[in-house]
Amino acid sequence: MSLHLFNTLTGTKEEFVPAEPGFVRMYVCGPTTYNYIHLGNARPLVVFDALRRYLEYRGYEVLYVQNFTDIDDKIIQRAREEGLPAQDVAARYIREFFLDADALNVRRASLYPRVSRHIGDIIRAVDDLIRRGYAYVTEGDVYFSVEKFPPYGKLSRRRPEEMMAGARVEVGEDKRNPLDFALWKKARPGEPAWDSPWGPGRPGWHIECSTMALKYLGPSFDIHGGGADLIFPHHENEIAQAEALTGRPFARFWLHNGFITVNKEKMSKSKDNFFLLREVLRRFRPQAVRLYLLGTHYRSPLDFADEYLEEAERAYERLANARAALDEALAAAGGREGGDTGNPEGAEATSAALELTERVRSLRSKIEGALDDDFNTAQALGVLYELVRELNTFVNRGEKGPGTAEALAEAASVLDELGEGVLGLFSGGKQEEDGGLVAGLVELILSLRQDARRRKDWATADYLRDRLKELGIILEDTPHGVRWRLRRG
RNA sequence: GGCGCGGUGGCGAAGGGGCUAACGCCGCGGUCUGCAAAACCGCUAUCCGCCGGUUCAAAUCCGGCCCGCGCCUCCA
Repeated sequence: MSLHLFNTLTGTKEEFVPAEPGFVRMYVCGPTTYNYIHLGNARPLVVFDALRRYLEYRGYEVLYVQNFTDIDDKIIQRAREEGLPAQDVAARYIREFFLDADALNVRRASLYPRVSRHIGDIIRAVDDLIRRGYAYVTEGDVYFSVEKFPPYGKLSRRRPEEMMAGARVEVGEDKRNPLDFALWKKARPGEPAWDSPWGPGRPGWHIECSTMALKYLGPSFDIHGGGADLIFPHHENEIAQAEALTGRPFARFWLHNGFITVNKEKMSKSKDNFFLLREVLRRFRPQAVRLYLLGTHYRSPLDFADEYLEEAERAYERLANARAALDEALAAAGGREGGDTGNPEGAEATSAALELTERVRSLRSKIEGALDDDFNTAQALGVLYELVRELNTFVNRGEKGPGTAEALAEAASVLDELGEGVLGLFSGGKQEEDGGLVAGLVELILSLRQDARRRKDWATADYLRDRLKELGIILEDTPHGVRWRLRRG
């Protein structure tokens, strides 16, 4: 099966084939940088990061562009409150954005264009739209004229007449039509402004994405993503602007993620129900947060509650335990290359080893099948757990015969390439900041405990284990020695 | 009002005309272990919001109803 994705534009799952063979161009709307990002902002971040990773796994080269809206009414307001220049506020939250994204193991996009650095491009685009008759100037403002673009509404499936009948659209004093939207906003006193043919002002919200996407990805590119709340008006407007400019279809696939909800209600900044990502990351491991975000299909709503993250923590431990056991078994079997310890030249692999290898291969293709079906990460995770179960069974039996290392390596490659490479579940998070002091001390205590155990001094051994547990250090005695880990990141 | 999405075990969540209704968490019983933990095995929905219909066959398709949510205004 080949990759199929649900395209909001057509309302169906379609086979995904990039316009240029082997090369995918994708654009995802980034944050307006006036605050730390919240969990709702983190969903598209992780979902599209994982999709990008999967495209690369499938052998595509991906040009991934994510913008920063660093000029905006809210930034200006925030700057006023703090008595700082708007650009300083925006720059600060861009830095903070990267701290959050890195902590979540989100890979960097190829490019992060900022509105403030594309004012010239935007002015040219606006000017072009006016020349082509799609936009008009009022006193210092420029508006896009929706009625000049007949396909308007094709993405959100609504007809302009009906929207106007809704009548709740505010009629700006100088808009000709309530649905028209600003391409250029005249500056009021004290606001940051750039010179333009229409006087000092700043770009409207929607034009930046059209302009920057066209600039870096060309007139027609493969994937445009974002939250479902951007379908209207933001993405609808992007299409109108871009297609009015180029006369060519803008993005071919429109992908939209569902919302994070709290008690089933949308998490948003206007309601008081949002949780900052960094607050969540203070309490839960980044791997657990990713597991939580990818455990539900990306188009479905996803409810937030502590207990769901706690559940993800435990599920993550299952994966991490399997990964650790696998590494130990692999080391014991002579390493990934097959080693020369347990696998003499020409020896027939044991049937258990052959069976595991075969199962792992089959499960890998099941995972690929799930991801190929509209990027169903929830289903893919289900298969990953099946793989973990079979792997644990094999490792528990302490298999040692010929072919064991190869079989284990096969499993490791799936965990590496899909679990970590695509879903990003195993690495990431804060680095040890103590220079290995904790690890050193734990190892020291463990060696004392091992001495006690050799003497069958169970009281001392158990005492050490209990005290370490109180400190959040979990011990497990395994056939290969003691394994320890920290509870929670 | 217009447009749209969803209701699956104690919880989360896949599936979406015919296979035992995945998987995770929790709970219970067992195996292993010095003990513990981890892991593994077993049990936990005769049933998929309700009522009709189509069909040899429906949780999956169609209609109606009930409930929850979203977009239509800044929002990922």
